[in-house]
Amino acid sequence: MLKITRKVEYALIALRHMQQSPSNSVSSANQIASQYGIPQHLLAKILQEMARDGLIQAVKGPTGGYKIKADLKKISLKDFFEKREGPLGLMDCYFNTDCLQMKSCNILSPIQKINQNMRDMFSKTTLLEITQ
Amino acid sequence: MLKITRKVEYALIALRHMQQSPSNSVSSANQIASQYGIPQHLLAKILQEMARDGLIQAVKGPTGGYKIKADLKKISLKDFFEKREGPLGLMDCYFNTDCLQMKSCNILSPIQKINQNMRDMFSKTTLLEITQ
DNA sequence: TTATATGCGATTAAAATTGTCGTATATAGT
DNA sequence: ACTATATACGACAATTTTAATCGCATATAA
Repeated sequence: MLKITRKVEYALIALRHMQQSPSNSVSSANQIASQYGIPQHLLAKILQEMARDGLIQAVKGPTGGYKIKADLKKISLKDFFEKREGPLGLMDCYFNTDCLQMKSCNILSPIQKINQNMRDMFSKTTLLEITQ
Repeated sequence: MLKITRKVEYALIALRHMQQSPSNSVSSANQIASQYGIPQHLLAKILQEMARDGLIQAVKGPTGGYKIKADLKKISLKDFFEKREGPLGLMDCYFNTDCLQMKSCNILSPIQKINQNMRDMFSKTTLLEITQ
């Protein structure tokens, strides 16, 4: 409950690793995976997703790997989370309009306030703060 | 991701319902379940748990049901969540000492800060604020 | 040419969540 | 005393979500 997923956790670990590596050096998925005990194929896929998103840059071939591409201080944790795992909210009400309890649900508005607080919090934190 | 569970959602709905009912009146599990479209047996179990915790009081027999027992403004959302679903944290690191990545994990301390923010946030909100 | 990377979809496995069933006990109303 | 309706609770099953694996393709440095 109220946990981030492994995929996001792995993504953050990899990002931090790259962030702290010499600039212009690349890190391969296997390097990172074995160093932190992350399943290799899984990490590879995660890195590929981040590359597609323009967060990191891929270099193919042997001696290849990934390096940071985006400006991490311009990306909020909220945007990062939502890009990886979809909308961020305590409940699905906000995104699923087909909730059958909608009409009778009595906790919608109180939950919305908390939700907004959470979103604000994650909006204020940048990826750089996590990875540097 | 970062969602509360249905069980917690149902618990909050039921609490709010009881909170807004005339004092000294009781609400049965079936009443509440059918009003909000919650599976009856499931809600019954949740209410039983809350009764065990002293949050609400059970009245047996026909015309029986549950009513608020505890002082909801003295109970934080954090305590409520943790009582229902266990420790609240973005990752399991804090409670599981057996994380194999522990020694090499590089995001522990940045995550801890966010975690603390989340816990603070839910510590400051009382159950009363949600249910009244 | 070979070894080592990334790229990507399909599939499987595992875990967590959600919901159901059966049975027991209490008690108000008749 | 009997019945209907309520809570109490453990075991189980279904569903959903998350996590991990597999296979094959492409790129490229040595």
